[in-house]
Amino acid sequence: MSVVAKLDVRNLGDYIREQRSAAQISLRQLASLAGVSNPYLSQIERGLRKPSAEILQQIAKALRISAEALYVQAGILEERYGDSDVPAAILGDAYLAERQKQVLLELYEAYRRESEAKAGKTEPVDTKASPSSTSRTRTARRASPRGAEASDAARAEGNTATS
Amino acid sequence: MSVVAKLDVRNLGDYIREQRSAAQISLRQLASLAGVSNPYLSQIERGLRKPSAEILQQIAKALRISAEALYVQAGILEERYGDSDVPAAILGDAYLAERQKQVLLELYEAYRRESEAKAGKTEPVDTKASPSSTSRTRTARRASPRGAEASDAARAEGNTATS
DNA sequence: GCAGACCGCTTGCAAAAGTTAGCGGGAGGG
DNA sequence: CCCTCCCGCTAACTTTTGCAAGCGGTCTGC
Repeated sequence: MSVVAKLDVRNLGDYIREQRSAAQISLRQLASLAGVSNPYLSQIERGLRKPSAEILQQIAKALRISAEALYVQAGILEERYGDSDVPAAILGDAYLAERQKQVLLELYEAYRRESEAKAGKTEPVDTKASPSSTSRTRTARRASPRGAEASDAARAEGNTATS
Repeated sequence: MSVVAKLDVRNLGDYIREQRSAAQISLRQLASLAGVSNPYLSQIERGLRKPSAEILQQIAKALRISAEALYVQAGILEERYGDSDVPAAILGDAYLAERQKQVLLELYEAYRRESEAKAGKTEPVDTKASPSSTSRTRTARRASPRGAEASDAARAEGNTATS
């Protein structure tokens, strides 16, 4: 079992403390804001404790930062690779049922393997690994095709329904 | 206790179990794959335990699904990413042949129509999951310090308006 | 029938997470 | 000076996580 996912508590704590002082609030304030006890937050910041997912979320909320940022700091989530990552897009699609996602993913991976084989490359495609696998050789690691940032406006309708 | 960020353990467990059976592996297999004990995984699936962030991550890896999907299920992360644009991702994938892209796109569209149809009535599929509706507020893609508040600020009202 | 191997689940226990109570210390005000 | 308030931290506790061990049940082969 790859022990890749060790929680990087130190970084996490530093990050939180950094964010907290950037926000100019005291440890106790943040603690009560986040709904945790101040000693505990203190310990988290110093890396003596690994906060649970819930706590992490509450802290993120209190700090007004994305929980994702915290998870990334904690080494729990990988950084977001924005490029056209098909698996990520599929997984992130709110309109697909889980089973459908599974099928699409499998088909996609099968295709990928197929292409790989044709190309004669020996490079193992390691379909299972974290999403990062898809971006290995690719040149453009950029954000997805259409600007991702403006999505605020697009929020409601998102993907058009069908039609 | 502050009833702030209740972990939606039920959903999470169901989701994991769903994914597991979709992957056709036994509880014990997934457990050892994820590096947790089988009893514990069993309890997680039945919603009797709230797995920590680390465990969640390991399970996600073992299931080959994005950790985010799990966090969203757990109610820890908000739905991210408005731009889960599957077609764009497919089209932008350099490793797929045109023919393959067509198949994937068609399948995707078919699924979307299917989901659409079901959306109105009681969903026969187990996917109680997807918060399908709004909430497309994408969170900050990167660890940008502050300025990413919009997404969940709704809940985190209160605090001192320092800024 | 009965080993053996799997399945999922229940039961106690160690080790963490997370809490309340309290310490020493700096700033400000009387 | 002394009193109060807030700061961050330590200490001792309670609660929960997460695990090893063991249970009953099903299926397959002997």
